[in-house]
Amino acid sequence: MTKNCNFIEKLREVGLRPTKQRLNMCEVLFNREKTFHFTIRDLVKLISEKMNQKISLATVYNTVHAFEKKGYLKEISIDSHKSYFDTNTSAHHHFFDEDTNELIDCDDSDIDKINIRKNITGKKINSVEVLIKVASDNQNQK
Amino acid sequence: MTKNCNFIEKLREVGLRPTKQRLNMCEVLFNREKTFHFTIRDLVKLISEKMNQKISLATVYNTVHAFEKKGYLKEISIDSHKSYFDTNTSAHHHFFDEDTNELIDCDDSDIDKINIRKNITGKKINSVEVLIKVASDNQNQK
DNA sequence: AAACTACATTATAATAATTCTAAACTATTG
DNA sequence: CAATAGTTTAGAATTATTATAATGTAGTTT
Repeated sequence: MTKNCNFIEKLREVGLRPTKQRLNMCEVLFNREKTFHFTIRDLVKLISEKMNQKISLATVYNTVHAFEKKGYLKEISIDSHKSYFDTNTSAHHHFFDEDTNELIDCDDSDIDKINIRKNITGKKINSVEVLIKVASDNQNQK
Repeated sequence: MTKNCNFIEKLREVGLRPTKQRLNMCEVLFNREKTFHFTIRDLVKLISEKMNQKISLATVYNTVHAFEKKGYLKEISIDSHKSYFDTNTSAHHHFFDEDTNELIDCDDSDIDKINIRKNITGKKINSVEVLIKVASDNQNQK
């Protein structure tokens, strides 16, 4: 149960009460060796089918957005039909495999640091994200 | 009417019949000095309110997607709620102004060429896109 | 230039993704 | 252990997008 205690603390830090549903979400999201990329559907499916726990769509949306706002999740938008969340909230870039619809983190060593030479007057840069779409060599993607 | 003739030819090249609705769309999209960033809603609004021409949502969706498939428009996805199209279909990057919801093209000179050191085995790179989110210096964005 | 055919447009319905609502429930505080 | 403030939920509402099928139109044939 030490694991659970971590999640309880994590939720408190974020200002959320540790409810059963939120603890189940934490279990799926943060109890991993690697970071995790998922859609809202993926998450609901994992909790209801793999964990056999009931959770409503509304709770998943609410809690994911709460985590996002507090910086515990990051949204990665591929196109208007594909939106993912990432448990890796550090500044980093992505490969997107169009064959498998899989999102893959770039290591810092995979890509040179992005150097932006222009400034928009009066504006500061909030984020710089690179998305590299890849697909199988022998088939032509859209 | 020479302008119109260009659009007729352009549509033919793309394999689309030059109908009144499509010519109106071309007028809004391609009769510009600079490239243009827009949402589906923007486009409908411009045609119906500014041009005072009737067009159905379905036609706009169909034709925008036809242009996109043929490479005359490019989709730029900001987040799950904001999807733009760009009449500049060359490989280039973007600034997104979170204050004004405005998408701004990067010139090649604004940003160093992206150098990717890693290859995903058996995959080829289809696109590399950088999105730089900016916002006013003195207010804290979400 | 009438008639034919294949493609387009449209209003509307269908689907999908997300947000809202209000009633029932639960964690925390005193 | 009662009060209360926050949470969950089913279902309704909203929004974005796609499908449908009837009507309309461009391009071709005669």
